[in-house]
Amino acid sequence: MAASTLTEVARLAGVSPATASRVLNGSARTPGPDIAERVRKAADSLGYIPNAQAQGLAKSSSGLIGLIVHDIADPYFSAIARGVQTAARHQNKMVLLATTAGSPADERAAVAAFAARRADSIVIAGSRSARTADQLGNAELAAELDRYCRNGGQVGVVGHAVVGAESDEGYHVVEVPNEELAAELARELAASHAGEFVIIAGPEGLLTSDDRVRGFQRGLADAGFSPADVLHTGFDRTGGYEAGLELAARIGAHGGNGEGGTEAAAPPRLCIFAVNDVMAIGATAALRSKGLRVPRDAAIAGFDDIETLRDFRPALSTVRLPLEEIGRLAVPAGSGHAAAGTVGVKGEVTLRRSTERAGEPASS
Amino acid sequence: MAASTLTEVARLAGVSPATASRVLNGSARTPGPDIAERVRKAADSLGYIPNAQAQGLAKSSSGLIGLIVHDIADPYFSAIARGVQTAARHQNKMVLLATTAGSPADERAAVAAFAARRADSIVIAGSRSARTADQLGNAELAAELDRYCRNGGQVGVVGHAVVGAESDEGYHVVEVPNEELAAELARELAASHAGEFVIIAGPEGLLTSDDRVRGFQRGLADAGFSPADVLHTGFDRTGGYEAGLELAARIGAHGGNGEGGTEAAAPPRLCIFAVNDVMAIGATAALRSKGLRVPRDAAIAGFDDIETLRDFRPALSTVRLPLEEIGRLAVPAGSGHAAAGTVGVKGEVTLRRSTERAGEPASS
DNA sequence: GAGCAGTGGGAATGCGCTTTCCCGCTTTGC
DNA sequence: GCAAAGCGGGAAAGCGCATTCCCACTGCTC
Repeated sequence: MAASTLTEVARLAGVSPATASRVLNGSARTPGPDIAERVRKAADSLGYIPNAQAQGLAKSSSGLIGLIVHDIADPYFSAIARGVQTAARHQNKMVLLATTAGSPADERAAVAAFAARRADSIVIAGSRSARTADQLGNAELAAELDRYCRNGGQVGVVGHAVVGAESDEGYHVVEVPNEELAAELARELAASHAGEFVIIAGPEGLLTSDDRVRGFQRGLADAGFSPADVLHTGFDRTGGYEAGLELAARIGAHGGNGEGGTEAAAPPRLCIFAVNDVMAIGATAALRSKGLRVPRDAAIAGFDDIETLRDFRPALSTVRLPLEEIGRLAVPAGSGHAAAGTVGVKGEVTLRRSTERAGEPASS
Repeated sequence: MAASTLTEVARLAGVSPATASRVLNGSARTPGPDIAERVRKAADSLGYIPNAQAQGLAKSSSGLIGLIVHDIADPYFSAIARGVQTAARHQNKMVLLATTAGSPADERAAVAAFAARRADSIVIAGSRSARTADQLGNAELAAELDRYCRNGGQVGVVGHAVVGAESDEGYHVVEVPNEELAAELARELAASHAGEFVIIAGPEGLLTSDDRVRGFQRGLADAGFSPADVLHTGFDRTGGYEAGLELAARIGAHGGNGEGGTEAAAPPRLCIFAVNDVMAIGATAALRSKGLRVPRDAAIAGFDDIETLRDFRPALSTVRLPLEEIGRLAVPAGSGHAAAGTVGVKGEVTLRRSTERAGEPASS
């Protein structure tokens, strides 16, 4: 009843387990063709499936790649996950998933669990947090990761290096030029907007959010604008929605056009930068719920260029990030050299309808 | 350097490995408190992490749940994955991910890989296919699953029972009333639409798609309509887009309103049912690219109620499926009784702007 | 005070596989 | 023709842990 073992196969084939093992997986030594044939036949007559746990134990490596995300249902993460999955398949490994909602404590636990399973490498996709409340958690996470690396594990990080990692040994980071891209976005927007800018950011301390905010402000400064107001809120759709509600009130207060208004847009139109697309969509929904229109009453831009959101109307201006590629790059190279190092990816500012000048006709 | 072992901990604590094992995980026998304390202290002074592979080998169970999806980046699957992940966490297990693009051969391979890792249970989320081209693959998949079950594995399936499974032993299916819901959707739409109906379906043979098509046709019949045309295309956004293009041509041919037209909508407006939301979005984009407007020139409805798409405008009429719950329910109950059986979930027809009567004002 | 169950701990076995080591054989080199 | 090298195969030793079995010892009962 229980799955058949190598030993059974060997017995059936009339050879030793050692030989059977040698034929059933690429060993350095290849038994004679006749024997190999016999073993192979025995194996599939028995429906033999090697026990990966035992193999792992013996070889001390598991063919597993651990992936840590905040939330697998978030399109940002699921796009990255797809890339990781692709890379894993190329290394013929499987991916182990852990979701942590960004809590360092959970992430530490996930790393420990991956270590326990002897995962060959770990990919951490979620943004790190620098909040003081998370400081202890971050330190513990870093310690856990360091230990994992010292034991020969490889870790891939997307975004920034892990806060507080001791050595570079075994770390592999995919750098996302969040700050530069946000700056570029700001400059491009500044070129055609005279009005006020405002930023909808994630919680203070979330590195990805902070970087994007900083970059955007810098870009604004480059273009001769004064710093934008920053609204800190949740890093998700709900956060965007709430911030959007607040902004709607503001707009309404000094000069939004009412529902039916057909007059030309008031010149000092607000330009909103939400630090990610999902938040931008939330904000847009909030504005709409208050009768405001994008881009007529406010321009809005996001970040990430989430695929599922590309058909959204008005088409969202954003920064395209090669999410899937990021995922692919984040998984450390298979067995070879400890590919510690940093690889960068390129993004691209993508202006679309949501930030067009108010008067222009819809192009599509 | 290599991670420390139970034996080392035991030696440091001055006890036998057996004792150390007993204290470091809930065994039936609990050593004395003083000894336990000593062991525990030794364990974390060494940073001991149990080797899950070895534990698994010894106990022959792994704490792993295998999840098979077509594509983790598809919001339908990532929502389900979130549910699975939640359930896994409650059983404190980890989830192993496999993506197969719906190919039965890949799915068979994934099942084998899960079996090799001695996954405690396997969840298959992707729709099964009944295409004749897949017949052989399906049979092999079924055989692999049966073998897995016979060896004590539990499998959870969302949608329909696996095609060709021999026994019910170990199977656990979450039934999604695709057909009924599609019928209900059709009836509700029929109540307010006089025009022609057309269905954008997935590839012929894809069970989920077929069910929804069948249901929709039945609903139409119930309402006294003749069967709708069915366009078979890809089950994804691109498929929807292509079908949309074709429909745009059709509409243009007999009476769509041009871009600038302000005349009241022609009464025999087309009503499109796309078998999932992502396709519906694709189709909408295609119509739009041809200057057609929804719901003015065509009504359109989807299926699934994907969360990320809820802010889409015009708000998409669809059938809400509790995706995350489906994921949660699909994972077989932990250790207990072989919970073979079927559990159903409820969906809800959700009519929104995209199928409103053409003349009505936008409500939001 | 002898026999008993009960208790807390250790020795040893095995989970299924890989891999080193060894052994007998054939092939090569001089 | 003989030693040395090469090769194909098997025996056996782990990999790190759980667990069964066993043993020494305590605390009882009669």
